[in-house]
Amino acid sequence: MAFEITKKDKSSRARAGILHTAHGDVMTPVFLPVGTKGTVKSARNDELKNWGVQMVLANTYHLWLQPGDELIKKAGGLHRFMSWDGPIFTDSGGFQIFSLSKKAQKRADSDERNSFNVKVKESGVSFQSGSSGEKKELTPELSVQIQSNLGSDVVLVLDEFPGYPFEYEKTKKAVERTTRWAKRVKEEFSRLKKRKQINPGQMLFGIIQGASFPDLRKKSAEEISALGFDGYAIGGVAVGESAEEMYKAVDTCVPFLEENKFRHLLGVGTPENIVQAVARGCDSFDCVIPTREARHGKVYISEKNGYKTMDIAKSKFKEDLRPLYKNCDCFACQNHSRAYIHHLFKSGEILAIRLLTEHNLRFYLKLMAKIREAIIEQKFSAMKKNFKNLGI
RNA sequence: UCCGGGGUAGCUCAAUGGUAGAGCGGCUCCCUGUUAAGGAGAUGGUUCCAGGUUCGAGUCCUGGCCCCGGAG
Repeated sequence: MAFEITKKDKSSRARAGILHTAHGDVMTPVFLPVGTKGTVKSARNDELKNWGVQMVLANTYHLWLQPGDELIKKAGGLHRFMSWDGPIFTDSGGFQIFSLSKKAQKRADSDERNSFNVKVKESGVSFQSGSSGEKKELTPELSVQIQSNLGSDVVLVLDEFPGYPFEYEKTKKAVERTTRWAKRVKEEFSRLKKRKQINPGQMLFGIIQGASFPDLRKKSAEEISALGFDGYAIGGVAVGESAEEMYKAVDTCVPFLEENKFRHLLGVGTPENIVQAVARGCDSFDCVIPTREARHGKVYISEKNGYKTMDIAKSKFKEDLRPLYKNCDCFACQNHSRAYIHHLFKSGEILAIRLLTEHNLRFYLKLMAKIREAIIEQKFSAMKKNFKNLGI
């Protein structure tokens, strides 16, 4: 069995487990740093390993366009290409096309060029590549083929995310299409399994859509789980809706997924989002927050009963010779002062980004370890109740 | 002393005689399946001083006061 649950929390749906992949075991709940283009920005793979990263997320869409999945296949797969021998989770690319088109749309107001011209059809998603202007279509089958070439350990089906604000009819159609696509993906995946593969141990995860509509979440969860996947990902969350709405979306689909299957919550989230989603039965998470915000100077600090953040760019840190956080084991906290990191950040020095990326990832990884430990020791209930964002 | 150049936002500088702006800094905020070492907003002025010309002066004129460069 690919996923093994080792301990269940008595007061919630939280569980601790182990995901067995072709590139090693992953202890859950787990956080996956986002390495869209085959790199967790600014971090080296040996560093990621040392910090305790178990699995990374890469993106089908980006790697398909550049440098191309054929090249990566030639290199022996993504693990070899990027020299990461741990598990890799690949997103299917559907969400990117949506989110890029949305950004392009925003930009189009002031600049007519750069429109992605995205069209979602039954066959797949067609769009114009931003830089080259070349017309492309990503189909459910192609997305799996690309992921097969990448050789990731977890393959995600191509789904349709209908956008925010949520509209019922639009969401319903997207849910239905996501199911139809999921069927096609399953067939293609089985077909590819019969061939020689970069990674014969690949697992395939279905995606649940349905926005904040309980009946659509239920429908999506039932339809997707009926198809039978190795695990499930919940998508279409944390896209603008309130946290409560997101928790409700998770609550309304998790009961319809098989209890013993792995559940990933796509794109989430803040530390408290993660604690709450674990309580609702999610096993893994991926989010750009710790890495992106590190590059923007936001530092996560662990506190009793939660956490707080600080903006290292603020001038109040100019002469602050204390470490970012005295109880942190990251390199920056062990070796440098806030004043020094503030100086590096304000000077535009690359090292600031590297240091803060490590710091924030250590914060997230330690949080996950704490969650797992709390579940195993049956102390998660208290953690879940008290954990909050204590501000700046 | 003389000859040039110059004094405008915290800093560096813009602004045909017609509503004084920008970049940076400072301040506040944002970032959730990364087009992001990114983005938004607010604040910030006795335009060196005193006169004058003009409907109107940062801008033109006169006189000061400072700064920079060159010459002696």
